[in-house]
Amino acid sequence: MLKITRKVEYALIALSQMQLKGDESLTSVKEIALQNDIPYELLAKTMQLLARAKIVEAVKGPQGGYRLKQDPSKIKMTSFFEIIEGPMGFMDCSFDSDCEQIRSCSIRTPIQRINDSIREMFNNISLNDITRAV
Amino acid sequence: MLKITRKVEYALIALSQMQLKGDESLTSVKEIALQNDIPYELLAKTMQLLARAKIVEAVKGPQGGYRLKQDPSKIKMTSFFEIIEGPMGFMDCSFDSDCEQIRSCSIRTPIQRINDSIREMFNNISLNDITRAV
DNA sequence: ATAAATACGACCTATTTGGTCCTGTATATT
DNA sequence: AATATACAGGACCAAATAGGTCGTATTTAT
Repeated sequence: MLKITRKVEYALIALSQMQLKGDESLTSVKEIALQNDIPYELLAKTMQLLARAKIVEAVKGPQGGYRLKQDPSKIKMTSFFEIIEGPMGFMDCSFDSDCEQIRSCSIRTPIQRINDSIREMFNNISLNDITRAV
Repeated sequence: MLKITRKVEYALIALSQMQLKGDESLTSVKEIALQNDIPYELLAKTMQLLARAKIVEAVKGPQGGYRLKQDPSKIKMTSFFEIIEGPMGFMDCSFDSDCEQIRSCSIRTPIQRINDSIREMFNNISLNDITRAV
């Protein structure tokens, strides 16, 4: 529990490298995958998610690659996680319609407290806070 | 990702009910399992973890059960999670000895930042903050 | 034309989580 | 003493999630 997934990890690696290279230059998946010894295909898919979400911009063809499209300091980590992993939430109470009444009553509040805390925290951390160079 | 597990959930349910019943009275696993429609065996194991960690105290035999042994407001959520789930951490960098040098260099810092943030947060939340009645 | 790059769905494998079963031990009650 | 009840805990299975691979299409610089 409370672990980030590989996809998130790989995305953070990619983005921090892209930030180092500057806004205009293009970085290919191959380049990042080789340099960091991470599976090409998986990183490729992850980058595609970021492209769909307009976090990065894709340029096809030889010499192509990705470049940053949004300012990482304006992207909340909650959004970032959700782009990659889908809707997050400590618990799926709301979708869990076969949940017994008595049970939801006694736990929704405590769970919701954890949920709220963690969401609030990641709402206040930007992608740049994580990927910026030290 | 970032979800609490069932075991943690069940433990929170159990503890909040025990808090409601007061410090001296005993609560059996059967009672909690039935009332909340959660699997008896799994809850039983989870309670055993809490008992080993001296969070609760077990009384065997008929009319037996568990009672709180420590003040929930003195138990950090980080400890609580670790009692139930084992050592937590957003990433197992340190154990991952076959990790490539170049890779660990470029990401250890960002990942560590997330790790630190979440740990710090749950260090500042007590079990009681979660399980106390509203 | 060709090669290099992204786009993306289908699919398989490994790991983690959730849950069950069985046996043992302690103890209150009769 | 016998019995029923409750915790203790290992072994094991099932379901869900995460991690990774493959194949094919599309775009575009050279």
